[in-house]
Amino acid sequence: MFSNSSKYALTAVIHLASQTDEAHKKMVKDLSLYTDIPKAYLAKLLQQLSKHQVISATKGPKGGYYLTEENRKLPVYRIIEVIDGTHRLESCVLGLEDCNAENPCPLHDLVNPSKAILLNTLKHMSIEELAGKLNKNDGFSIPGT
Amino acid sequence: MFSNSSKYALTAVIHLASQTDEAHKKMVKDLSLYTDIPKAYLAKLLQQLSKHQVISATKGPKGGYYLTEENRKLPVYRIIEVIDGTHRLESCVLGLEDCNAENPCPLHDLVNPSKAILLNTLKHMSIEELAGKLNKNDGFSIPGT
DNA sequence: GAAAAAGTATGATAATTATCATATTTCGGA
DNA sequence: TCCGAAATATGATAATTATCATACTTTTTC
Repeated sequence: MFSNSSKYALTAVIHLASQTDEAHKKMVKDLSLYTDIPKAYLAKLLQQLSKHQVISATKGPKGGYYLTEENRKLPVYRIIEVIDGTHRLESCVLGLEDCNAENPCPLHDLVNPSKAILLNTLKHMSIEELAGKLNKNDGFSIPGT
Repeated sequence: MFSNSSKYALTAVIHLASQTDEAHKKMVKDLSLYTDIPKAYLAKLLQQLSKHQVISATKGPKGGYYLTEENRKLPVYRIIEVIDGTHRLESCVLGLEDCNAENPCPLHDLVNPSKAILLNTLKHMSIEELAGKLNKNDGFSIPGT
């Protein structure tokens, strides 16, 4: 479903969301220890996310990665977009370029309902909402169902 | 979602379903031409499917691949199972080994509803049903929705 | 019963993805 | 103002996946 890179990125951002803000930053090293993601690989992913303003970073001593309020407002989908690009999730399940509702591939109708729900969820739920859900662990429903 | 190999396998089996039976077989070469799947790669996939009795084959002149009635009764899921194994589709979206309803990963509740629907569909719809649906192109609904 | 047409088996190459390593830049504090 | 701690940039290696090639076996047909 997601690439390894996206899985790592999602995991890392979720941790950042629940444990950092402008005043409490996290170094790659600590995030790596905590999440079991290889340090150098994680660093690369965080750099990409930072470059695209999905997460924030400050260099130097006392520096590290963290999420601003703005970062938190971004949809979860944005993380995947930056790391994997849009094609992987959006494209036809059989990899056909010209598959759509009018000209569906054999599996289109079979797979699309689930896919649509998933995409809708990823695009509409913000990082903040996801993290909040985790902290409260309250009842929770998928938008669109 | 699916691996390239699974996509190819699905495409190929769908074609076999709509165009072959015990009396009308298809050679790898022709399937390859028709589906635009590299011949040698397709051959390897069909061999795997054949070895696991998902599709049928006869050697020699006038031979080729085809689907029996038994083959057609198999769930679509079986194709993916043979090619990709079960782990890829069933495992946690973040790749955690011990993720489940009691001990869910951060994305579990977010992704699981769509995933459950998809898996349910793949496991309950037979190859025959999928092919029949294509031929008739009639209204169609996903079981479980 | 030999020849050719098919699948079968096995392994080699290429491309992509995951992982690691190293040098560079920036910033805070002594 | 200079040292060290952090992110940043870039590129090298390893592992996996996709693709290709070749030799072997089976079976039909003449």
